Amino acid sequence: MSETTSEKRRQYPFDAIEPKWQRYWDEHKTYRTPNPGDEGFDPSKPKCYVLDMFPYPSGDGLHVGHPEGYTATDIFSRHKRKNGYNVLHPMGWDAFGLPAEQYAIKTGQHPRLTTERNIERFRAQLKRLGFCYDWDREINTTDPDYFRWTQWIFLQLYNSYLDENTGKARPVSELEAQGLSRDEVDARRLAYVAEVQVNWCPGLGTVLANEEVVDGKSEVGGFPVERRPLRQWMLRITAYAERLSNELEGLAWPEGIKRHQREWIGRSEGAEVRFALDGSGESITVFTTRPDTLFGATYMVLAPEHPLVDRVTSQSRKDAVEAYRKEIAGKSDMDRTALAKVKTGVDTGGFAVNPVNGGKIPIWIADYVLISYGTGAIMAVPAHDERDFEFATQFGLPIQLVVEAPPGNTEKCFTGDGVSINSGFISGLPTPEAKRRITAWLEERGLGRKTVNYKLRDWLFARQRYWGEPFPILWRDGRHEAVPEAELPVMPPELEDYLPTGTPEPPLSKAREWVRYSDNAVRETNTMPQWAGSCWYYLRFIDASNKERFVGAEAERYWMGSGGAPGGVDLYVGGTEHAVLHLLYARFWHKVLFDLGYVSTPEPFQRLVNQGLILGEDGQKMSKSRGNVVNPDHVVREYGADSLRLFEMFLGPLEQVKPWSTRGVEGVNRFLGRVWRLFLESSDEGANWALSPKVRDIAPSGRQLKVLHETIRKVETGIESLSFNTAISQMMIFANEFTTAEARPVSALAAFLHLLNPFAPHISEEIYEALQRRFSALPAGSLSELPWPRFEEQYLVEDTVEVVVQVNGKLRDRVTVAADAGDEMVKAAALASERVREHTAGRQIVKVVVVPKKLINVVVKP
RNA sequence: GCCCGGGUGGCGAAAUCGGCAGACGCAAAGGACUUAAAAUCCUUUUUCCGGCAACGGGAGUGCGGGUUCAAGUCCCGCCCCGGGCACCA
Repeated sequence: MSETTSEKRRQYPFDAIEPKWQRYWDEHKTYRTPNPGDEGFDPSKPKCYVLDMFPYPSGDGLHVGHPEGYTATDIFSRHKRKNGYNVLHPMGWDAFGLPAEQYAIKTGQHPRLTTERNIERFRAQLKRLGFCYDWDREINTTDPDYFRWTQWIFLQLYNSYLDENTGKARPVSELEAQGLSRDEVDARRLAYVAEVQVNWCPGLGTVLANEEVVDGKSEVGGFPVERRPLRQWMLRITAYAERLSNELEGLAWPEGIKRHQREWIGRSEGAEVRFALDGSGESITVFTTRPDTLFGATYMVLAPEHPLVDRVTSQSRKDAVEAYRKEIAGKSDMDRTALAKVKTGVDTGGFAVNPVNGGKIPIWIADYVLISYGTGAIMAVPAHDERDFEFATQFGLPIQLVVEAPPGNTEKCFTGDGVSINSGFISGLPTPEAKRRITAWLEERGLGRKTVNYKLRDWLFARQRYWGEPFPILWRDGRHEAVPEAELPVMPPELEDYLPTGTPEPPLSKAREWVRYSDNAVRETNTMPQWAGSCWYYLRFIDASNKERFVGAEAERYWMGSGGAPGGVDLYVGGTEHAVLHLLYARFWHKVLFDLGYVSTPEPFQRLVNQGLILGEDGQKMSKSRGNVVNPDHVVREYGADSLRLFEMFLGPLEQVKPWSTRGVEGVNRFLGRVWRLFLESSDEGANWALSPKVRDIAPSGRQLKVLHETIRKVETGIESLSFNTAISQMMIFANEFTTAEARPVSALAAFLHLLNPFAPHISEEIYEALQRRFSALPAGSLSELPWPRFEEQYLVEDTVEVVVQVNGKLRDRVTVAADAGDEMVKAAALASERVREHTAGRQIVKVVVVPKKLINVVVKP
């Protein structure tokens, strides 16, 4: 009979001890974290807030990628807790979203049911991995007690505007007090309604994101997609562009992520320049980052949607312009910006006047100019802009050189900094100076001004979905207003079917009774996007069951307290896929709440770490279709949760991409077996275990103390820097060292269990319990709650050191010298070495480099 | 095209500040225990040359240069792999 792995003898009885300790922790609420003012709260301890990106509880259950980051934060949290911190380490569910809704459409089952079922499964799986979450703080974004506050925060945005003078959000009531009209106030709210172009897919009955549209058709199903204007809720994130960009500065985030966010926000400095329309009093304003090239503007381009297109188009060009605009209207942004595309556009027949030299230049429309950026119009300088160059070449438009490139430049179209030429009063000036000079010139004459533009767009916040937060908004006489706070949460209606309506009307509109709020008011029927719930969940964890407020003020101050740093959460771990959107949106909401005085720090997350992807055993991305998905449940069943945790950390650096290896799991499982047998023995093939007589109450040797303290140090620094793989290596060295010892000093072994505990909490608790029964001098209680051993430098100090001796950089010998020996003595010892003399014989010694306690390099003439 | 991340044994990797390259683990080979196997324990394992051997010598961190007494680590120029972005004036 062939043998399967599950029949193999277990290294140690993890299948018995893991459930035992999980039950113990649950029953004793070992990881319950009291808030200030709660019973058991110790205000003398410093705080540490350790956060995971909470998961979407999908129907597939946990993936081995989830436990990677979760184990890292778990180890970090346990270490902090053992070192005298109050640690906040919570978990919850980001549970609104499309999969549950689509399942509902197919089966008629309410999304709440599938969501609950999936959460049950996820929670059970996470508990089986022994994480030290305070489950009393569990939250769920679809819980009315949660989303009432998501809706409440939305109302704060709705009721606020950005005060230009202070750059901070203020209540719109201040504007009303200043006597601004209703329209003026509405135009300044941070949450506002606008008509925007969306991708509407009649076939699917929904609006699609740009990424979901390919070649003008829906990615799913291949139905045609139209661009159409739709009334949408928007959030004015652009008002915060400057702060979102600048305030990244003080955060301990990976540089790559910061750069990515800055690029996404895309701040660019330049000038707006007004071009008069030939033969009319009107003008077109363009944005340019290169006002110094104004003399080289040989034509102008408007976005096809630009409102002035009709005014500039000449009679003879009307048909061509109309045809082009129609063609463009049907295309998605994706198609319009498709790569390596040939540029398109048409001449409007109109002309503009270049303000610096009075030259008449033709006005074209082309889709390479976007209506949503800058002013939707550009001055084209084909000599110094690649896009303009390409367009001009294609349509035979003139190219006028106005910047001289530095010598040696061979580019056909030079876009860098140089010296202005053929440019009147700025000729001869280097680019930066030319920019300043011409901008000042334009400003003096009222023809332009210095401006800053951002790539960042306002956030389209409405979705035509069922399974999302309803807006706390009413419509009365064509005007929106807030649902009274006392009526929150606004619950979604019960529906018979969740099918799209076939029109841009959201599914909520089918609930007639629900929509009708009163005789003259109806409810908003859009719902919020999935991002909404995750924008503030880290705040709710602080005070998850507060009925009065989204988070209690005192608890918020304590857990988000940062000792002067901008961010409150001490460690935030998650995947790079959220590098931009989630982190940007959360920062935006946080800043608004900060401005309004609801939170105490300007930034949410101080230290951010991205865990790397775990690939399949074949080095490919894990996917069902490749059949290389590793199920964590199987690993736990075969090797235990401690082995899974330890292996995921031993695999390699947390932030690196790395492949799974089943053999590797066996390796760490064997290590845990070795640790087990360091303490326990079995006379009956592992059916029963008893503490080994080799474990004794004796003093450790100097060598053992050295290994122990080396291990304490490496594990400590490894945890702080999240280099768990090297910490584990060092623990393996410890185990190897003590396995060979006939008598094993209990003090050193007990200290080791403390070090292992954050990594492998179950086995370490179990062994410690057995140890404590025999050696009653050891403190009683759960290892998780006992203090971390103290590292003592003195045990690492040795009387003698081995010094490497090189001749011309090549290793030739080693000499052992007293640790406090002077350079001259060490040098003498090295030169006295026979092996060294063989290599220096008959050659002149040029110099001798001495690196104290490490190395000597004897340099000789060849 | 642009921007990140990465290239070190058969494999995953390690190497504070430039100072013994390959710790630790996997795999492989040999041995002990066993009737046998599994499990466990011990030994070897970058590569080439010489030697029965202990050992000795040379090369070696993607490639080519450079700085330095000394380079995986710093500088310049390339190559390859993985990920992301998409005409933002």
